[in-house]
Amino acid sequence: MAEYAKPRGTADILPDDALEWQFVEKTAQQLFESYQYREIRTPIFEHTEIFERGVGDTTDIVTREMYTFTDRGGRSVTLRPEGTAGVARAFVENRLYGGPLPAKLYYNGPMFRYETPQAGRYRQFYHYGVEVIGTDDPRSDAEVIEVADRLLRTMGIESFGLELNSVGCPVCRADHKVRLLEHLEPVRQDLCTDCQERFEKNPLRILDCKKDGNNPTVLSAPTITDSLCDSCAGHFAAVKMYLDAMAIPYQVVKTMVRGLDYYTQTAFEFVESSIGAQSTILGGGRYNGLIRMLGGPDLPGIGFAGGIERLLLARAAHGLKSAPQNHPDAYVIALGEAAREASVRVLYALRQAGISADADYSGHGLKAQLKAADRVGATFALLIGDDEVKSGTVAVRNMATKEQTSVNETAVVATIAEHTGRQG
RNA sequence: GUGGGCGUGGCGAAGUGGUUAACGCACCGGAUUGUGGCUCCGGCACUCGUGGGUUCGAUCCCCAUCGCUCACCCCA
Repeated sequence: MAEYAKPRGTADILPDDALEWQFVEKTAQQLFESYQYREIRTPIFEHTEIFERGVGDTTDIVTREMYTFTDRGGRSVTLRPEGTAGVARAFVENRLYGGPLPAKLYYNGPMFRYETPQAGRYRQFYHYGVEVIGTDDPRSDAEVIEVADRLLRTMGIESFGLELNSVGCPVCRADHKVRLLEHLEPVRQDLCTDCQERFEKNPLRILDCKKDGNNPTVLSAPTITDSLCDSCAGHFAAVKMYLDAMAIPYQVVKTMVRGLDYYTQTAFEFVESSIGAQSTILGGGRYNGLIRMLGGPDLPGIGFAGGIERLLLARAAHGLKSAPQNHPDAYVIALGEAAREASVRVLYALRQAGISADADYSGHGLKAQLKAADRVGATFALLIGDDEVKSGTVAVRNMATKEQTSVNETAVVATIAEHTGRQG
């Protein structure tokens, strides 16, 4: 039993798993850059008010899920629970609005939320995401959704569904809220305790409550989607038109609400049923008031974030694996004291030449060392014993064919390079 | 925060109220001298998560506690 264990909800990404992570991170980076997004890296912690204001101080994230602490200077800081607020802060603080707009940014990194862990949910988890700040053209909504769609497909995920909705702007949302509450007031007492609370805080959620979702009055309640102002309705129609133009399938889900206050108009989720109850593999939407709320100009924005762990779960569920680990071209085996110095020389020369090489430091017998060479998948085993030391040679053994030749030490690098074609 | 399942050697996994707790994998060593992947032989458990309790006696029974895991809520 290990005496020390990692904190709840965190994970060690071990070398075998890291191969998959590298694949996902590299693939995402290449894709984003081909769409002309540029990377931005922001701090992993921010002043707490960034999230309180940006994400919204009534949201679950802010009210019960943040890792917040007071630093030695007495400031309240918080480990970022999501990426957009920090990017927005950086956009404003560094006056990126003075540059070409829209700014197209992408990021990748750890996020933190104090939640009870379960499949696809962790306290430290990783997001990749993009933000387009400075345009509210519905073509940018469609582009962001298309990037997300392409990303998942590039990762080998094909079985997801795209759920789409518009949650309106502050104007139509306020208008809708009044009508919704009027509609629900008569049955208010009949709703579940969760929904009683949602009544004031977030009435939109009542519409897709699992318990009350079948209540006739709830079912007949006006949805935000059907209550959009002309401007928002037009925007939503245009987004759908552009998605159709790219033949991206989607399903309008009128009850879908996203959990962060900054969302306006377009909201979307990519859902993958193979990864457990937490089936949202990627989510995003438009946030037209956020930049201004954080002290910047009144610029609109849209973006998405996806969870790497959930993507990996989906890949695993579909049996997808990236390339296996690389094996050394040469594995140096020394037998006896006298051979050790020569083995160091040979290993150094190989690496100097850019050849992937490793050596056995076990001091075990030849048999065990050859076994080790086999285990790491070495192409060649280089044997150095008393005989080789005396003659200044190295026995070069092809592990696959078992052919073994004696090569002068000075010619070892050339011999290996020739056979592997990997000389640097 | 709430509920279900689980916690046996590095990993996977049996098991019983009572002398030495299966097995598989991995690992280490050996099967003629300096030669691998197969086979054979051998080796490898100071607390059966932790702390109490019941009992003549508990890894198996009870309580507590910690941890893991799945689900609710919500989200990526």
